[in-house]
Amino acid sequence: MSLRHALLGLLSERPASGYDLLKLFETSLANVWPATQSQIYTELTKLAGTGLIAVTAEGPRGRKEYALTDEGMAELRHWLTETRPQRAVRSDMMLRVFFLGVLSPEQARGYLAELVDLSDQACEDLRGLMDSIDWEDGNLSVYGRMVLEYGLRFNAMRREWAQWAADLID
Amino acid sequence: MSLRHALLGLLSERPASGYDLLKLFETSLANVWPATQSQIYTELTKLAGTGLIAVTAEGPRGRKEYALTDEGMAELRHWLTETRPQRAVRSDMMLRVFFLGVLSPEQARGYLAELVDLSDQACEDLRGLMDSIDWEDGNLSVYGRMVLEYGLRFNAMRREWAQWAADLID
DNA sequence: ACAAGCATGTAAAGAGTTACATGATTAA
DNA sequence: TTAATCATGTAACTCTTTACATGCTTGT
Repeated sequence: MSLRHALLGLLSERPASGYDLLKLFETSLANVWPATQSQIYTELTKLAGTGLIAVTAEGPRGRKEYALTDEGMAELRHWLTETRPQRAVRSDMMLRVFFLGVLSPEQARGYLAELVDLSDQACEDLRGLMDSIDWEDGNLSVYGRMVLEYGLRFNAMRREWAQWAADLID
Repeated sequence: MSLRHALLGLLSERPASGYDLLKLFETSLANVWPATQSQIYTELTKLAGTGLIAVTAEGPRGRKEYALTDEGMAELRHWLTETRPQRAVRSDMMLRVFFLGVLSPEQARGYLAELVDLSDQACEDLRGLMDSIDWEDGNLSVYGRMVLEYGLRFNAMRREWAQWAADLID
């Protein structure tokens, strides 16, 4: 259950409201663990119910600011150190490649060319993100940059692969 | 809904039973779109209900062999050509990197070192898979190889990245 | 005779998506 | 005043996981 831990992780940096967290998911976490508004608010309520986070302030428009509790921090550390990461990754994009044989070679090449463009676009978006973020703070700054670098390398790799694969069809 | 299309895709190669498809998911598709036994049997029943596949033979032990219908093939082609692939990918592994700041530098380095090993292991597994598969047939042979090559490149990339990131902590 | 593997199915719970629903505050 | 943004919550549905449940066939 990674969403729970993503929220705990973000709150380990600083207290935040559901809305703040939603914005963080839309930017930094979107490429790693997307979540919807509905999901975030529901999970925050559960998390507060089990005492892993707590409401520390209320603002205008019913804004509720949550902060990590000691139990929440313990759970975050437990997740990071005592549980193995899931290796399973689903990729709709790659699943499609498996079945390109039902299309004409031209169509298959077209799909792979699309993946080249898509990867270029993703790289560009990540570079834009890199410039737009203010990297003032400590932890998320260092490790957030690492994840961004991963995204760039990943997309570069996929681009090269898709190019290679498209050329292979000829 | 990619599971549906993964099943249609596999059946486009040749007729198969739920059990056959389960084995295919455990090997070739495991790294791209994992699915459980329960999910596969349930989806096959639904797919047969809507006429995208049909039972073409029955064997011992209640074995039911399914084959793609014309409507099924049309749906598969429609999915491949008329719908955009989902760019969203969830990675528990990378999510954790975001929050390594709550651990000590030694622990963080340890996690990244683990990712190096994990990527090496995955590469080795893929190479084993490559050797174990009999690449006799047409479509899945060509495109299956492509996906395998992607897996190798992906793990090599991740290995290099994790090594770089671990070194960065010092 | 027995184990391994073949073969299917369902129930319950958890996770994720889409849509609906509401209302306050701020800046132009 | 009005549009944009801030802000939260719930309902319904779909997808995924885990567990339960059953029984046949083949090879040793």
